Amino acid sequence: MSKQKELPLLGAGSATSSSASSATSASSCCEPLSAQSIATADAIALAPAFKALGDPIRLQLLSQIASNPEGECCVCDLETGFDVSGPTISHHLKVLREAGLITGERRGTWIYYSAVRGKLSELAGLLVSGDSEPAAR
Amino acid sequence: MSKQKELPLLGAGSATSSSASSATSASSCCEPLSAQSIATADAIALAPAFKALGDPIRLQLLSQIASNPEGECCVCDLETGFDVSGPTISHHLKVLREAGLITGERRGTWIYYSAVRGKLSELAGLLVSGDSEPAAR
DNA sequence: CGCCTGCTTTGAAGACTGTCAAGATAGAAG
DNA sequence: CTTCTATCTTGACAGTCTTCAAAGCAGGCG
Repeated sequence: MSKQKELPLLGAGSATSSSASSATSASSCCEPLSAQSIATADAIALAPAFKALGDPIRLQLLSQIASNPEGECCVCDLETGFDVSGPTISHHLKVLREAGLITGERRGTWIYYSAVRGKLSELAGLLVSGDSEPAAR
Repeated sequence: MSKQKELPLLGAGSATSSSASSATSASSCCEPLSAQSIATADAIALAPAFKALGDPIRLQLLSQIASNPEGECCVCDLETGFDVSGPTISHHLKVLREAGLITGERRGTWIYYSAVRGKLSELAGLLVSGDSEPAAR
């Protein structure tokens, strides 16, 4: 699953060096980009992970799971400290799970969740991959 | 605006050392967390930025803006290459702008957008701040 | 076996988001 | 001043998301 593929998406000008400009009869304004720096398929694949992070409750859930010194946390502990009901927490955990950000493991009565560090690193790398060019005025 | 505040949110166990556990009469399962590792207010403040990234079109827009060697890009160039109409692009740019991820500057007829690297770095740092503990099995 | 606790699934109501058509605004050109 | 291009705003509709109540499944305990 964890493909660990390198994503030269946001920043590094790894312009795919296609036949530049070609038939762009546009008058002017700025240089026509050689191509989209991030493929549509990649964007569709990555957006759900960011969307999963786009909810305050999920952000806190993930934070709480990832910051647990034991590296994992059971649901009964997560439910305390939020103003929403149990099923809502369960729903948010499911969203995080389907986004590949956490994994759950049943151990007896309780289910323990742990963060997928690789996925988080992948997303983080996507955001700063373009930071290697501080010349941005 | 770029507050550049340090966010010990996801990983480092900078538990706010509140009066631990106190009245948690819970039987057991896992250690009661000392406190939420990320404050509710911070989660509410940061979630919109991630939510803004949670759309494939916005992800591509930001990618295209950030990967432009000139560091900026005008709208007329962004509209080519997407299957949505002009107003929709404008709407997504507005969302990115209100999330603090890009800034727009009018220069004559055209408006040039550029990415806010500091904001992207802040979000990225939030995701990997807990990675400093590779002991996660 | 029967009961109890922990967690998830289902179903429904309300709020929010993405999209486009139509109209409006800002600046340049003649 | 008039006109044209480039971009944004408004209004409306369809689809999705968040949330909770109620019911269901899984595993431990007496």
